[in-house]
Amino acid sequence: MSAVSTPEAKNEPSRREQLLTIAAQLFAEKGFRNTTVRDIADAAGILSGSLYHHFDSKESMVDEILSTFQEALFAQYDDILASDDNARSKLERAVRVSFEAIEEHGPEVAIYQNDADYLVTFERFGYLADRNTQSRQVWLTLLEEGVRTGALRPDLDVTLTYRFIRDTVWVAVRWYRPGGQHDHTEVADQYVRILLDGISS
Amino acid sequence: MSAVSTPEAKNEPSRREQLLTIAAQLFAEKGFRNTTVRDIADAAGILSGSLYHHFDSKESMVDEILSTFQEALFAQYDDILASDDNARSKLERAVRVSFEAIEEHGPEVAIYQNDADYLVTFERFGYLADRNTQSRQVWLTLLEEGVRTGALRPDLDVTLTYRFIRDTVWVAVRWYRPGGQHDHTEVADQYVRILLDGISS
DNA sequence: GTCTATACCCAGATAGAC
DNA sequence: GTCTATCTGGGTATAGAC
Repeated sequence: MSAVSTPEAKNEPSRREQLLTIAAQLFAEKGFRNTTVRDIADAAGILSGSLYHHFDSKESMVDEILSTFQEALFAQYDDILASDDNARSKLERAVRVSFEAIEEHGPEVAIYQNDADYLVTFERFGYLADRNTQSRQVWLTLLEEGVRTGALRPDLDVTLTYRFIRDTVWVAVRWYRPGGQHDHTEVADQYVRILLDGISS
Repeated sequence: MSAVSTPEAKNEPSRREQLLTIAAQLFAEKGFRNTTVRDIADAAGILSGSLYHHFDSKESMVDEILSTFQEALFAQYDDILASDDNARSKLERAVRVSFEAIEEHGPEVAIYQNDADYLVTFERFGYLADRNTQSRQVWLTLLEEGVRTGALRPDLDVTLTYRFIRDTVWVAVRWYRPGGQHDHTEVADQYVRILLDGISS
């Protein structure tokens, strides 16, 4: 009964966290709506009813998964915006942070990419729309600063560019696999190079 | 009873085609698995049982939608590969053809993007995996020709570049809306420009 | 070509025993 | 913290009347 024997004190994930990790993998693989509570319970080696001892619904599970992840991610963006690097460096850092998120939180990124449109239709997931707006602001700020300071082409359509960056960065979660041929820093390097300098000779 | 009075002879879509158009829109919006046959029937103004007079399953519907679309798309890629344009032009044309497909066959592209991973797990959709390989070949051929002829950077990682192009082009189906601020040719122009020359000044 | 009626399955969730 | 047992709703698909 000593505090030292609790999972947290031993730096082990709590049962709750274990279940969320399992659920996140399944949601990412099969989609939120196509993952059943029985799928999650099976993967955890328990019965579906037992899940409801830990969470009051499937929605609560995905909610906790996404909100926890986004809090950490946006803290990193805020750091970048607040830094006094030049525009090009900030843009590079933002790209790198995103690829790092894919490396370290692949399931969370995949769930957001695949299921946010659906989840946003429920009130409790309204924060996903807010985060979306916030993300747009981050990238637009960086791009506009780049144009203003002369680091980026003056004729750049920042809105369209924002979409291209956002899409290409996050959609990499579909093919990027940790431990594969390229690690996430290499992928980020290559992407930054294409984005800034293009592919032509 | 004269042939002239059939829908096809009047260039009107047959009932079957009408139903496929309705289904494609719903599949694209909500995903294949999350669209019910009742959704489709409701949108068509009939009851779900009546759909089975036209199609023997929901799978048959999406099968017909995807295979028809892909046949037309890959015929265009074949044209490009067979042409004697230079490497840069071919690459540009391939990008343009893809954005045009998003303009004219948005639902089909969206279904492929969202549901192909799931559908390929069934034998009858094995052709989707073949088309995927074929598409990869098209882009790799174009990129390798570009590097070989000196149009593209000699140090280019063509595999990674292929993924970036594929992802960014097709994921545009998530935000591109016909009749919006930019038409598909403008989007293609901007994308080609970023891809080839980058965004830096 | 559409409707009525229905079979059958599997989803999310709950109550209470252990 | 997990299990047993079960409710309720909604999914695909079918048979046969109109």
